[in-house]
Amino acid sequence: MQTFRDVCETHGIAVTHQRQVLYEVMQGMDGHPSPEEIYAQVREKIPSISLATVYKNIHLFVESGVLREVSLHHGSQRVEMNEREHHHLVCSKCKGITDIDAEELGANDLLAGKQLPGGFMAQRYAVDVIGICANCQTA
Amino acid sequence: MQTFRDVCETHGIAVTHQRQVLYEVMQGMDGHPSPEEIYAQVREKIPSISLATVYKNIHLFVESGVLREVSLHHGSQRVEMNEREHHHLVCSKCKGITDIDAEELGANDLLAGKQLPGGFMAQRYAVDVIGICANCQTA
DNA sequence: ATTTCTGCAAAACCTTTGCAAGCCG
DNA sequence: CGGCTTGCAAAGGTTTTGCAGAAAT
Repeated sequence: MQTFRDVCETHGIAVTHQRQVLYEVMQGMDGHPSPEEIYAQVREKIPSISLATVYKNIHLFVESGVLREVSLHHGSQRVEMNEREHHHLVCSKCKGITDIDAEELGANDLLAGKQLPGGFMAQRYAVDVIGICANCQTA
Repeated sequence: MQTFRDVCETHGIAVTHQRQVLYEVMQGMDGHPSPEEIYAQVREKIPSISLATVYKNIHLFVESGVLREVSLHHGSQRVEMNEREHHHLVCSKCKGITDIDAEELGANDLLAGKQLPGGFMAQRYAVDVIGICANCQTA
């Protein structure tokens, strides 16, 4: 059983009341909440908390590894015309995206004859390989 | 060799000058451009085009299948605390996200001993299975 | 005591919308 | 012609920033 103080110590961040409540609220929400949804929950325990504080701490939690972002591309829309079956190498530093052929990645037939839970009807799948690109490794 | 008129006919959309130039510009940009980047390029050929037109046509192209979005989650940020190794089922209609254990999906060891192009240093990978959730199938 | 954090308000994005004029079929 | 599309301007939603006071180590 790990307390919030332990979590903060492990990740090298300071303990504040707001952070503790944020952390507890997020643990109680399963799924993939947005900052606004988290804000709404936290407000019930700290009515005076500000949305900016929620954003700042989500950032901090993500940077220090307490939380993970569902997608690294929630900034602005990106589109592509590449017709080949392919996946993406995504740099977690610069957010750059490079294509990699499905065959080269060896990610084939992930869905072949598979029954997915909840009656989900799969159409395709997309693999993001997340890491550090050559450029950012040098820097 | 498929002309732009063919593309429009195939996808059931009307031909306009703006759309044609948009299409050609996007074909000439490889990678994963944002609406602003596309706008900047198109402006060189149609200086009077408006950013709203670019957005409206990107939407239309995505809906009709001319283009594909790199991520279905460019709306607002989503975070998660799920510690288990897992991937996501993403509904292309309602954008809902459901977790699926990596083991259940059978997407294991995708990176085992693999050399990725361009010296990319992989840390982890995330699979999005894209399709229609049970709810949206009914509706 | 010093550094970091919070709350507020304003600003900065990114994207959508309503509308009048113009174009497509 | 009738309906869809464009460009403009304004609005909407999300996220970031600067700063003064408060809290943490």
